[in-house]
Amino acid sequence: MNHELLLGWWDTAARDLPWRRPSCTAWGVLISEIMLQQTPVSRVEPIWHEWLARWPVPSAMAASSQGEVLRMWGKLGYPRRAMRLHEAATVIARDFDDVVPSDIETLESLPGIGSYTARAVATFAYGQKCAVVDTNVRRVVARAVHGAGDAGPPSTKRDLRDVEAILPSSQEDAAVFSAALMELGALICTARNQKCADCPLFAECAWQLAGRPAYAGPEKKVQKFAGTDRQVRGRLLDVLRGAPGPVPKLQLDVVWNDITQREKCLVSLLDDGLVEQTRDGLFALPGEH
DNA sequence: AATACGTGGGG
DNA sequence: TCCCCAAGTAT
Repeated sequence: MNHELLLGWWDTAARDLPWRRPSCTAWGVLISEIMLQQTPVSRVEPIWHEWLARWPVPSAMAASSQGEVLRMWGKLGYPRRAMRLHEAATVIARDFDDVVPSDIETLESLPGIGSYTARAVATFAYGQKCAVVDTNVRRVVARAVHGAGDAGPPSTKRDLRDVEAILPSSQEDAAVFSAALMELGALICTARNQKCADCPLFAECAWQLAGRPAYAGPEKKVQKFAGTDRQVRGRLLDVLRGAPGPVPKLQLDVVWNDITQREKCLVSLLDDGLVEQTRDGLFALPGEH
């Protein structure tokens, strides 16, 4: 891997995203990483600004209710992420003196923070030298290094080894390199319609050299959405987000016809702590009654 | 290892 | 319209 080519490309092509600015705190980086899980940059950016203005430090968020956080999360999707971040903020405020931890192990012990996010925070917020493996990186490595059309199923250990093998030796370059690898996957080496003509690695890309063979791995399953519990849960929660306070059950019942599924989803939301029931039988976002 | 978990934009 | 996909995590 020619690091210079990638780093040079980063200098001219990287997007100016707010969580990449030197002034951005580790807390800001953490929020961005959670929001960006399975969610496009374009939808995250405006919400991220609102969050940083409202909750500049973890303790500020910890002082807000979960319902408040869910409202601010809006329609970013997977609202359990917001709940877990609120939980993480509470732990950080209480146990870590309001400072986002910098070591991977501690980060991974926090709710909602897994291998990727822990490494991303350690790298992008604290400049540590460690491999950061997300879907973009896996795809770039699959092509540029292995000459495959796309990444196969994730294999935590192997994926980590693959990236560690191409990480620059200097700590100074490692963080930028990881960011650049991700950026390349997001802008150039995309899942569909790759822009190989603009790729800084074109000349050394194993996939190009192999004649761009088609993906040969196991078929990828695309998740259905229409008709699933996810859709029903989303609609139920949307009612509560749109209401100023607790709502009667009837207001939830109208969002889905299948009674059995609707009830099941409401129960699961209650189980997940995303919804609460008031003493008088109304339904509300957690902490908002 | 496979599956559940939201939402919306682009081809 | 429908299908794919977008900086994953928890179980």
